[in-house]
Amino acid sequence: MVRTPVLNVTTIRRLKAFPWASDQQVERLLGQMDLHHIEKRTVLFNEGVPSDSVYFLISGVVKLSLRSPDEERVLVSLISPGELFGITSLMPGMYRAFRSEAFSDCWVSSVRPEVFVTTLLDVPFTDFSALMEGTVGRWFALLYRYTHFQGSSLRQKLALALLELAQKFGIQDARGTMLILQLTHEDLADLVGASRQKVTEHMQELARQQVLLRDGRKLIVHPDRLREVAGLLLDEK
Amino acid sequence: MVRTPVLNVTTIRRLKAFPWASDQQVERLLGQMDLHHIEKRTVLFNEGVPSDSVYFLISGVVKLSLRSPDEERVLVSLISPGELFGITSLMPGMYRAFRSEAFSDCWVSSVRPEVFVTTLLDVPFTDFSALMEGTVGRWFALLYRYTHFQGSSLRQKLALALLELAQKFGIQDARGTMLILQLTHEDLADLVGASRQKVTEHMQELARQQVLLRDGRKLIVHPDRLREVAGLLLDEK
DNA sequence: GCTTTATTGTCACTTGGGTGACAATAAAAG
DNA sequence: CTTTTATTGTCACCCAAGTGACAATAAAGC
Repeated sequence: MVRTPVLNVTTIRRLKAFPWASDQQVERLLGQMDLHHIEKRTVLFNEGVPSDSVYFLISGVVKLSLRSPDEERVLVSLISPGELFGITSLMPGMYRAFRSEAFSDCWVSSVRPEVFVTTLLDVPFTDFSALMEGTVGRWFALLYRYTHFQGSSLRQKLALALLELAQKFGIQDARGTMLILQLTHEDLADLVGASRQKVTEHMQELARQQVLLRDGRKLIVHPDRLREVAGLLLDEK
Repeated sequence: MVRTPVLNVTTIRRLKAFPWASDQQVERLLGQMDLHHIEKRTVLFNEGVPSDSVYFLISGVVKLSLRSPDEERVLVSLISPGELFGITSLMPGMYRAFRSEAFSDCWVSSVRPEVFVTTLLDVPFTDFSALMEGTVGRWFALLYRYTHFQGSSLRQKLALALLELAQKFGIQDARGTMLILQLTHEDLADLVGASRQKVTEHMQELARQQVLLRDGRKLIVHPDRLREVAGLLLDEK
């Protein structure tokens, strides 16, 4: 039999969670949080689903993972008791980037992000959320790229990196998306962590396959085809 | 000769920055922001220095980078006009994780993080800052690990991953830091993106070199030696 | 225009790490 | 105390990518 843990201010303090919050704030937050027991291997949420709750781990270990292009699982992180997770829900309109599942039997609590923010910060959720997107949203995009680099070939890493560049520096062109940037193969190599020579080889291969083309020193890419090369599903990103 | 750009609400709107903020807020923020012209290759800040300003890129391209264990430079990201960067300053007591330098000639503006937050959100900076640390701080730690994976050998990646685990799941033990976690070599392999077999080989090597030892199925690690193996300077993290 | 310097292209050679296969242990389950 | 199943250890072989070396172009300076 499993004993339900007590979720009170003392528990929160012992877990060293929200050290900055006052007892009253924690008390109010707890009143709005629910409590679930989840057994080892149970999936809490999957990547791709709308992000609508913040989770708090009380005991056990939660695993965040991702599936790589070749259907392998990338273990992104292990969450320890006292940690918040599922915080993409703090940004507007986000989807889960990782799958979360119980790595051991866990006690988990969840809250709606609006409740979480307004209780702890006394600011409208939409304002907070917009600011988060404008600031740490970039970190998240970076984390997305780096986690997807795991288990990818150089070809796929290049495609992922070029996709990110196209989003940031791309302007529409009759022939595709032109990057308004003077990038050398060496820059690209530093970006994907490869040697300059191999980048040259792969870029040529990609050009031959019409995924991209060069106009002087400017690149014109085809995002749809890049996404295909990167091994992303069409609904991602 | 360089013409100084006009920094007004119209400019901000054209750059699609802070779309959620009101004209008055943007106006107030602009009153507190300064403006610098920086020439290509100039370093704005280096990794390791205290993080005390938020930067806003008006024109040009800024490069964020990192030095890998073998003295190579990892290109982490290229910043486009309209983006904020240097946002570790939004969390308390942080140091710069990346070096930022002008990839082309740039116009950059900077603000103190307190001014930035209180102008746009009307909340005490310390509260906001603490909440950021408690939520997205984890993302940042992940990004730190993944960017440092670039250009590292499997051995170094393992050391980095074990260091992170020791911080989260470690308890002090007479023989070192014990991880209160049942991790198989396969889990570690998924975490660092390697094969199970090679992880076994490297773990044995690390054990032989007294960097870690096994007590049944629990690991006891030596953080200082791990840091050495990972190729981190002693002052980092 | 010419000269210098940066970038790209190509290739032979080496290497770290992936893969498959299987033995040796150690935990769990009965 | 067995049997079953999970985990660890070891090896031979293969391949993608790193490395060094140099030629072919293309930009940038003058």
